[in-house]
Amino acid sequence: MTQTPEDKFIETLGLISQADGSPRISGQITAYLVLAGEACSLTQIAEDLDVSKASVSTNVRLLEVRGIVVRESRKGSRQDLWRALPRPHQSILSTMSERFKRNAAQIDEIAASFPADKEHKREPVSELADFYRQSADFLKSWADALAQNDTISMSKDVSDE
Amino acid sequence: MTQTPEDKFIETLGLISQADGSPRISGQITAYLVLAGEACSLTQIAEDLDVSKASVSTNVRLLEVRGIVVRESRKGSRQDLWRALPRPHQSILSTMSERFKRNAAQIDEIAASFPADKEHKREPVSELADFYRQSADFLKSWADALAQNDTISMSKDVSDE
DNA sequence: TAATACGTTCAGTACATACTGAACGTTAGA
DNA sequence: TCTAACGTTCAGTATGTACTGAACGTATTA
Repeated sequence: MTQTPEDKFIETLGLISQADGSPRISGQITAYLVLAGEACSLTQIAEDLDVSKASVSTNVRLLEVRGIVVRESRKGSRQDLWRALPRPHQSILSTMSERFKRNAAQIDEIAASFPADKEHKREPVSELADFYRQSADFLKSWADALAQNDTISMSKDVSDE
Repeated sequence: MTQTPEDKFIETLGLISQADGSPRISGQITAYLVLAGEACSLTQIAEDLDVSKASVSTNVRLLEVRGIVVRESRKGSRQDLWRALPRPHQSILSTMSERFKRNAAQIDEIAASFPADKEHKREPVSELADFYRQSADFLKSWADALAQNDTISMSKDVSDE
């Protein structure tokens, strides 16, 4: 057998992650945990993905900061267990939104530093800042809308049990 | 003098571009042309930014593909002139949207390849594809909304003349 | 107190790619 | 035809960083 759908999924998310400017392994870990559907140990992840524990350690904490995975501890075990959050990819949007917000703030500061006699140069700079700020808000609202859907579907799931 | 507001703007857009995973120079060129407010030659850009003509050539064509700048030719001159489009940064959104769409298509294909007895693994994969597709549409609609604003303000500008 | 299992840290490498300099093809003018 | 100015291409480099392996600290068992 050449490659299972699972392998393909892991590989693809790795490449997407790389294209986004994040480490390839972080995408692979996300895919792995999404498929696992349960919390996995660092050692297990490292072995199955065939990468070093050091990389998994670094990247799994990166994913934690980004709100894509959570660390769990199980009673009686000293191991850290890692679980993918229900819809891990909303954080992509939040991350983008925050980056846009930072861009807006930076560019605003620059716009403000233009002397009064260079209004025609300041204006396009301010416009760019506005673009980033508005787009950041827009992304945020979309991320929130998705989070809302999660809450609904999750509470539905609970009531189904 | 240490650094003019113009320099700072160019430098900052370079760093933002780099953080987005694009060449730093492409951001610098964008900033330069936005500030210039008119079409500039490749040689002029290279000299002012103090980078090689080779880099400018490569990156300015990249920006052209992305819809951030346009090439102009002036009668009687063999030079290519380059001009920043009115609101060059909508293309950021379109680019993102297209990337998301590609991601969705790829992941859908993988989801379809899961055998019937692994429905529980296929589902989160499909969900991710849906996320990318919906977000792509969302970004597209926002980009279009901005383009709409441009058309309005541009026609207003025209009527003001 | 050893010995083992765990996660983290850190120095070193391996690799991808942005950027340069030089050579090239093309066009316009002398 | 020669020369000069332009943009592009391409091989080589320089640089940033993802990833590894080994050493470390800590906590649990014996």
